[in-house]
Amino acid sequence: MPRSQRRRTALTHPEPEEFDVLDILHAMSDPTRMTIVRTLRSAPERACGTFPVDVAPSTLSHHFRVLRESGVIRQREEGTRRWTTLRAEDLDRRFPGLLDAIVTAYETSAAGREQPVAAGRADRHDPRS
Amino acid sequence: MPRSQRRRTALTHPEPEEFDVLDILHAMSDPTRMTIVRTLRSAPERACGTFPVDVAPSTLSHHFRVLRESGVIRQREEGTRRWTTLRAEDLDRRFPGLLDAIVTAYETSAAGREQPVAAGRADRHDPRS
DNA sequence: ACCGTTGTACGATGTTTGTCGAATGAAAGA
DNA sequence: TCTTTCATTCGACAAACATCGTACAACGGT
Repeated sequence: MPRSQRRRTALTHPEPEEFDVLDILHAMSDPTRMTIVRTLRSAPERACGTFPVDVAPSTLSHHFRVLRESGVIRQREEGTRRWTTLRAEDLDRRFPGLLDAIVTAYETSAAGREQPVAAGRADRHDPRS
Repeated sequence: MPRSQRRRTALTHPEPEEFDVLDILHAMSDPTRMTIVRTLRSAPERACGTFPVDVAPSTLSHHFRVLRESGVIRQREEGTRRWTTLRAEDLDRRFPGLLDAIVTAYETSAAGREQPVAAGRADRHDPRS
């Protein structure tokens, strides 16, 4: 039996029709979560531990859940890793231009300039190297 | 001495350069505040008591403060009234397309359809009539 | 001078949120 | 099999938040 069926709580992903704009705005109004989103824009898929954020693993898990349950990200399991992607197409189909307007706005602001998010492959990334 | 100079706390309005996207997203992620913003889009200027929201006056004051201090609205005093406007131009100059993308997204969602915001003049509006 | 209108400030309250540490579960490798 | 790695859930905690009632301040009219 694959791991995805054995998890105590299955990964819940809302359908695009269920997206709530207020939930999405709330999800993206946190600096850590905004960093996650920006990182995913320049990396197709990443494992949880490879994000350039400075919080405890359990905190990161919490932020992923907020993003996932609002529809911003999708997570898929493979072995011990959990791969995360941005649901850019789903978001854009439901709310055209929203994601782009928000991230662009953030990156043109002062806060966005302070911490440029590095692009590049993340599938074999080791944060301790 | 006019009232605006006698208030214990003066009305603080951040400059467009000081706008913080995360603050704006947080400000607009609340249903009551979203209603305020949507109402202001279809009414040039409104007094505080004329908004179609169902909260206590003190709660409304709180929401106005959140919106004002994040740069979303501007408030000006005149007699006993406090006139509120949307800072659409300032917002659009600083973060092009952001306000429109957010409000449009909200109004195309289910939550937006449930409570259409009425347009019309508000300068002489009497909620008890 | 007095009152009604308008909206705020303050204090209290219950909820949500962000944070962490510890324990847990599952898979991969030794 | 044992250990390491990856990421989660749980419980706890302080801070922030939405809400309200009450008291208050300022203006405008009577």
